[in-house]
Amino acid sequence: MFITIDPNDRRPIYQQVADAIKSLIARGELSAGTQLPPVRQIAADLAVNLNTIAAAYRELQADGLITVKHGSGAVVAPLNQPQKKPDAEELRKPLRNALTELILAGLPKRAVLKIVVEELGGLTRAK
Amino acid sequence: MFITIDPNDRRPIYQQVADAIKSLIARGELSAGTQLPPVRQIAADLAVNLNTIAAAYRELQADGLITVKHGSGAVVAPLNQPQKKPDAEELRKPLRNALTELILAGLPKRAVLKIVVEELGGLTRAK
Amino acid sequence: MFITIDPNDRRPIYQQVADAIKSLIARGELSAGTQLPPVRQIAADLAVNLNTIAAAYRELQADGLITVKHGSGAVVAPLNQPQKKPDAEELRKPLRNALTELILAGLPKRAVLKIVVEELGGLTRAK
Amino acid sequence: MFITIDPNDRRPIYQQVADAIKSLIARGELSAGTQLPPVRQIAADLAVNLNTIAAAYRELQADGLITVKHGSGAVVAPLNQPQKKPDAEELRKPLRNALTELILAGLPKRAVLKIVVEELGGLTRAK
DNA sequence: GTGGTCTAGACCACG
DNA sequence: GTGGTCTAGACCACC
Repeated sequence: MFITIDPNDRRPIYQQVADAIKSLIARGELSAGTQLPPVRQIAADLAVNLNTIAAAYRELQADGLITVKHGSGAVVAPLNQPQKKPDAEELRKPLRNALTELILAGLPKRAVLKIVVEELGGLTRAK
Repeated sequence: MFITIDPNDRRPIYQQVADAIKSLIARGELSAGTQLPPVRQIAADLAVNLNTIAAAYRELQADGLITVKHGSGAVVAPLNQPQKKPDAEELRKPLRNALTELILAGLPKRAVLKIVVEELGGLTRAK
Repeated sequence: MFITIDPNDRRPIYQQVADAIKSLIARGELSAGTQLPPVRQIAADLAVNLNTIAAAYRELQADGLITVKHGSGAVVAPLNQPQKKPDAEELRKPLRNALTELILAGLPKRAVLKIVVEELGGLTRAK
Repeated sequence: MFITIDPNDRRPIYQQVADAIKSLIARGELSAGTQLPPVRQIAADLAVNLNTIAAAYRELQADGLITVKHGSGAVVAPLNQPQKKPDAEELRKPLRNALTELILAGLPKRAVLKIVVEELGGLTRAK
């Protein structure tokens, strides 16, 4: 469980932690059924407040990515079934914004697509 | 200039406005040299405070996407030259997060790639 | 943390505050890792609005001179690595204007150079 | 009389024009007694509003650098006698700010001093 | 007319 | 308790 937080990142810490765990799940490094470390341990490792990690877990639970069994920690949930159609605006918006930033940074489309393929290559949790 | 703000969106309003304008620029609907609407007009249209839109313009100017001529309005700046290498973590991270969300939503890689290509198709401001 | 604002100064207050803090950092009176005072405290000390100081902090963060940890305060960031070449016009222009003012005030070059050396002597945050 | 205005420069246009003329005077390219171009001509050359140039001339006059003879244009005034002591805070402040920016940009003191000497070399109007 | 700054005061997000 | 955002409304600087 290697998670790092970047003080220069504009996202709040709890969000960075949640995103990092999401990334680990999507890459298959944390598979369904795996026990997540206790909140206290992550908090200690990252030297951040306990509530911050709790907020991250809360977000993961709200997304249905983990199930928290009171008293016995959290475990990674099985893969989501696609509930939302791929046309859902709320699904596309973050992607569109990310792509827009790259284009406005001056990258040609081919370079952007190349990056997408590279990044997608590391994500194993697809059907 | 159709911009909408979504109260359910977690991003602050000024950020939503800035992103919307970035999107318009990236799509070529606002081309270099085009005059942007006055801050007051956008504020009135969206029924938000003048300062909120001013904050959006401030961000756009900081990103070098518009040039604000005090006294006359703001105009879209010419396309950025790529200054950062496509390997820059800070450039890839938002994209990685967006892709991760789609994968965790249960979409197969092929569907994700299809969405990317679709979205990228609309962005014209590339070489 | 002694900061004063000068109503006769044409720069906006938030800029004066930002510049004052930059000066403190450059002099080594605020070293990397040091916690900055809360926005509210500086605002109270200077008898200005909270938002004005917040704008100063925003500028300092944009310049990479401080890192703002939402919820805990702001701390001085480590020294920037030189990213821009010393030939950059945008870097030289403010200096050129300042020197021009001194020359036009009737000071001989030697006196100007003397002042430069004096001022530079106080700035400790250099290699 | 080559003057250029930079839309990305944060200073207002009238200030850029005034600074440019100050620079020409300090470099000796405009010597005492020289007739300045009519406001209308500069305005036309730079494609800016006439009032903008008038504001620049007003600032130059306030600084005692030009004398405006009603109806017969403006001429460069003779060199100022040093009226203010070189310790005057208001004289040093702009210089200090410029030096601070360079130091915070990561330049070592020697490099800063080198730039100062280079820039000072072009300024001829000293005793 | 344009954008920029500032105030007073409220509410929210974060740790 | 920290900074961030937003509002309503005022005044200023610039063109």
